[in-house]
Amino acid sequence: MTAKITKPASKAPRKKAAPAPADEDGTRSRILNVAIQEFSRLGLSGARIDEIAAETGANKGMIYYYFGNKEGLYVAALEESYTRFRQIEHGFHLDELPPIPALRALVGSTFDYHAQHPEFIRMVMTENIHNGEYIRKIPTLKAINKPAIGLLEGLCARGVEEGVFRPDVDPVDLHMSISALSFYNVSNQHTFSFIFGRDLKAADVHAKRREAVIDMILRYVRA
Amino acid sequence: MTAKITKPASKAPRKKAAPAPADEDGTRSRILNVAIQEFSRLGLSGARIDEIAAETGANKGMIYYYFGNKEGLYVAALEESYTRFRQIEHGFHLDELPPIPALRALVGSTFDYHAQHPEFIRMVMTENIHNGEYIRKIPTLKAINKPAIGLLEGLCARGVEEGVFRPDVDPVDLHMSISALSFYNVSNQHTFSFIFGRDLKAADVHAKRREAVIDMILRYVRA
Amino acid sequence: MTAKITKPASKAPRKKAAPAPADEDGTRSRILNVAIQEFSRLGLSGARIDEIAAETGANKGMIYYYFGNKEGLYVAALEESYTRFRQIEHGFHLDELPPIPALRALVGSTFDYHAQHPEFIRMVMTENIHNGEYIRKIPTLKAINKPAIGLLEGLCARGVEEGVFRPDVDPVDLHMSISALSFYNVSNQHTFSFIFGRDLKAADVHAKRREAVIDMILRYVRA
Amino acid sequence: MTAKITKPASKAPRKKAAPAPADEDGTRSRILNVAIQEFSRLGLSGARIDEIAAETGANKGMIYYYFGNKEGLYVAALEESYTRFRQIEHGFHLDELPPIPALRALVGSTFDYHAQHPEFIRMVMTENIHNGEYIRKIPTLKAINKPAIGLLEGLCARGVEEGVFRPDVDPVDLHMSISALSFYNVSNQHTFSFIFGRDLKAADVHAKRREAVIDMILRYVRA
DNA sequence: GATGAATGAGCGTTCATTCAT
DNA sequence: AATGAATGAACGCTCATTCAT
Repeated sequence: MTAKITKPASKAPRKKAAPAPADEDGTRSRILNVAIQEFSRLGLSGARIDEIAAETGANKGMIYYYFGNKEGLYVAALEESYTRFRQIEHGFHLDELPPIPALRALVGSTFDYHAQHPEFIRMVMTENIHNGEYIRKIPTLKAINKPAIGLLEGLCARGVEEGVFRPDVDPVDLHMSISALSFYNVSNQHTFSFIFGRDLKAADVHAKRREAVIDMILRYVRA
Repeated sequence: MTAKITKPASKAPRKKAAPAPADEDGTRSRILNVAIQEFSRLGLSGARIDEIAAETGANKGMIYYYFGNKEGLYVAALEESYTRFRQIEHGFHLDELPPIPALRALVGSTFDYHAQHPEFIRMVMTENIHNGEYIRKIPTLKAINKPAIGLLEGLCARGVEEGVFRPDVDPVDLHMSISALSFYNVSNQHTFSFIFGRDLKAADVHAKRREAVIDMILRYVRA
Repeated sequence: MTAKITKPASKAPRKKAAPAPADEDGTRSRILNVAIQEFSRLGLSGARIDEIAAETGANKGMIYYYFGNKEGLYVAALEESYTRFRQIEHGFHLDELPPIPALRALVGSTFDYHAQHPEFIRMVMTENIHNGEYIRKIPTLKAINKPAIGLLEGLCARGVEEGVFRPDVDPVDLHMSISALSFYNVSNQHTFSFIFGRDLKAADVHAKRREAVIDMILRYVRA
Repeated sequence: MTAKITKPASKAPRKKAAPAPADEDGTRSRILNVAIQEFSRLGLSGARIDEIAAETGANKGMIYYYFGNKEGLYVAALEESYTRFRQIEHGFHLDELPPIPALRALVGSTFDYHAQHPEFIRMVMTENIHNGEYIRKIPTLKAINKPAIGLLEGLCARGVEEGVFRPDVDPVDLHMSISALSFYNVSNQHTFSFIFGRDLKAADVHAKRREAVIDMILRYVRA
């Protein structure tokens, strides 16, 4: 995975990640969906090109045709995972709510997305195991994630203005705390559940944890 | 042909799993130390038996002699990582401090251990990628981790008694929050640092984050 | 770690197990022929995948591509050996001869085939060393061998009818005797030749033995 | 197994195969007994030194101490198997019987010994798979087996003299036929039983086959 | 005699990748 | 676009053998 991969060059189509729904059930799309499942399930070195091809119902050659090599496919899967993740924010209309309910909604939604998309969490875990080596190759990634901070900045400013938030809360730091509490619940669920005998997926445990996380964030920012 | 799939069982020495410091530079110990580095660096499927043997300065066969197979070595490395981790608590003397400083110390120490032992964080990440499949094979693990909760329970009770803590904080939930905030800082540092352009390892960033985490936990439990 | 022990299943081509002579010099065919030589020469555990691939002039991976694993290749080689063996009977036209010359011809031909195909004898020896474990996985094998008994049944019936054979000879038992006497001559030639100082491959010894076997069978069935 | 084994030299004890019952439960004896089981069960390349040592309850080193190497142990096991086999003849008192009952007894006993000692048959099969390469290293082997022919020679002579046997039967040839019919029944039982659906170990099948073999030999020699 | 640890060569198998069609 | 066949490097693991004690 390191020295083995001579730059692919990917002489092929790479239609800019072709996000158009037109290709929705095209071979490329199907490969990408299966790849997300497999990479998130087994990691970069654990996933198998053969397996991905087989589950896609396509030939192995197609993967190389569209993505150059295993690394190229992984990078595409990683980018797609982040793209889908950040699209939740498009659904927010925080401006229509007062700061506290708005923050409550944002934390809750973030927590829920994590819970509902373990494959995203696992992609991020895998990428961190690889020291973020591949995410650096995705130039769009920073842009994709920036709005998240913007949203929080606006919200914090409004909260401070209205006197309900502390003035000394760093939005990036706040974002990190929300992420950490939402992420850990999924990322570490297997070890935590086993060690402490508390099934994090159980409905009541999950609901209580969700409230605790929201509560913790709110107590942290409150004036 | 058939006998090949017999469970490893590691008929060899396994001198009580915890090789006393006397054995510190024995072959088994050296293998285990290298294994922790390699598994944490590359994951279960990414690590190479050959590489571990070479770095140990031992013969490949020794790994099988002492640990049965790659999985056996991984499990041993995982167990050892947890054992070392939980030994920090032996250094705590929380009873000698009032609840708030005690909690502050505990959170700070936890945060620091995580920051100073990325190989432990990475072992846990890897294990969660594998759905906690291997941790379940370590019967001692629950016992190793139980004291952490006991400590927090005592502390919470004392804090409530003294009127400085809220009475409705669940110690396991609190433990989880402390862990999450400490863990994420290391586990997700590569993606986070890249995406938000904030180097989590930089001294000032790290110090500020440490304070923020302590602050968040304290605000959460305060009466 | 887990997926490793999935049954081979040989998801590959297996073009009806019996590669038509058209495929005679295809890679699969060449592998199979070399495999018969190697397994018969060295047994299942003694034969080497590397060696078979090298002698085939093919890549080792091709063996796994076509046959799944070493065992799959061995089973295919065993089946092919039996198939070739039983085809000798297609050349018999026993009905055109009176019972005694017909039986004489059949015994002689059987004896000769064994003598001329030591690789078949050795495959069968190897399989018996393995307690017939693999032959049971070849569903066609019984069908392949059944005609041999049919032939003898017909011959015996005719011989009894014509009054030249005893009526109480069991065809399966007779088949077994013919096989035993033909088989042993090849299977045990090395130990027998050494111990009793009689080279079973020497032309005169061989011819005399051939006659003795035919004679013994004829004396056994004669009325 | 071929080039790998540089002449052992076996600087150790090798007390002339130490057949003395005094050593009966000594380490060497136990190793040898286990070796016969393992080599006959799995062949030369299939048997494992580790396994033999483990089942013996001894250390692997002991095998090398007493037998030099794997090949030396195999040769010793082979020799011991033949020695035990030929001792049945010591129990015969054929002179006390008329030729026909005597031959009947001899064939029956031979058939029975084979049936009761499959480990011997399997050792001989294994040795023939190896082209008798190792038996040649046992100088005593010819002497061990010679009496078998002497016995038959005497019996044939007596039978001819008394006018009950044909005069043109070659004793070695006769010995071979008796061996072949007795050997095949055990050596090929797995393939034969499977292919023809007749369990050769079933009591009635076995008894009938025993009679058929005796009958066949008698019809062959009868005047 | 006996043991546990160690070695090195090699074995069966996997897998990312390529290529002719 | 798509396929089946082919390749080569490497990987996890085994095993006969040796050696210090």
